[in-house]
Amino acid sequence: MAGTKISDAVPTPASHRAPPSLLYMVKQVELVVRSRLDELVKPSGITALQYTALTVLERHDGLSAAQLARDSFVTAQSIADLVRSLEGRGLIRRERNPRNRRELLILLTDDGRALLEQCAEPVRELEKRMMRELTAHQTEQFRTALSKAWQALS
Amino acid sequence: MAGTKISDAVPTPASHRAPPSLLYMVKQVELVVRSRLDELVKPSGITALQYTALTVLERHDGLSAAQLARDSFVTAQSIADLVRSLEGRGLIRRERNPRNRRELLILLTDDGRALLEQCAEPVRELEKRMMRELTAHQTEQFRTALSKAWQALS
DNA sequence: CAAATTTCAGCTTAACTGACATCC
DNA sequence: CGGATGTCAGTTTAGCTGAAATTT
Repeated sequence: MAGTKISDAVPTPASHRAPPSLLYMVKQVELVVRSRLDELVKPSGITALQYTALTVLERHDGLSAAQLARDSFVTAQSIADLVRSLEGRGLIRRERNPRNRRELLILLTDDGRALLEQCAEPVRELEKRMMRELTAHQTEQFRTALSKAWQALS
Repeated sequence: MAGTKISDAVPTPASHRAPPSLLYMVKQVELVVRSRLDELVKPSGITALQYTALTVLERHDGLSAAQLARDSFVTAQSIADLVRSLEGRGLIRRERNPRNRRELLILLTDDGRALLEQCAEPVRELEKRMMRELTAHQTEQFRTALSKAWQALS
């Protein structure tokens, strides 16, 4: 399944109903983020998923597909499709790890970096929009909370 | 695709790399939440997606499939499969809206309520575990931030 | 007739499992 | 040989579009 969720109206501010759980609210936010991100990167000819993979490589250039898969709760086969697609578009290239003849390291190409550059500003604006009702301090606390939540469940 | 994501190590506390974006972190947290929730509800014979749909009905009993779909960023056809599956398991039933002969209202059955009851405590514990590094106050701020983020992008 | 709801049929995507070759 | 990596082939799931029947 592709992460679709059954949504709510606005989280029932003054109702007698139980509020939606935090687990549910995380899902809702992720759903709308992916939707907006998809619209945003579509002009570049890629999906939100592919864009996300590129941003991971931006931070960790030279990963192997197996490493990428392990860190993603995904099988190597699933990653392989995505990697092949990005390679076909010339956004990444792969080359043998000079230390052995087994691993294929995944590297961003200049085109890949250019695409990231092109998307960077709109993505920053999307993030800014998401946090527009929060102060800078509250935004940092939100980041901390996400980080701790992720660690607690990983 | 079903919302799979390319993950990171712990958000690079003292590195020279740019930190992962908030958009990305939301995705990561949702991914691990779904994974844990799936393990948790699997003994009951349902998926995390089906469980989530049941909790929506718990708060909004008597929705039509079309309403459910609209609130979920999903087409009526997609919801139909899920609804049929839950009906086949006897967790929900459908009946005509007495006010017209067109809508089929979706209602929880006693079995459906029993299943929700059975899952409620483990789910609460999962949520508690997710927030274990945060104070009650910080948890409430996290909830507020999620709510505002959702509204800002919807 | 137009709009809303439901349903049927087929398609696509992105995950999966299993099998296999290669390399260290 | 055992463990890790990468790839090929087929399957499954969960979305989608299109089309049609029914009701308001």
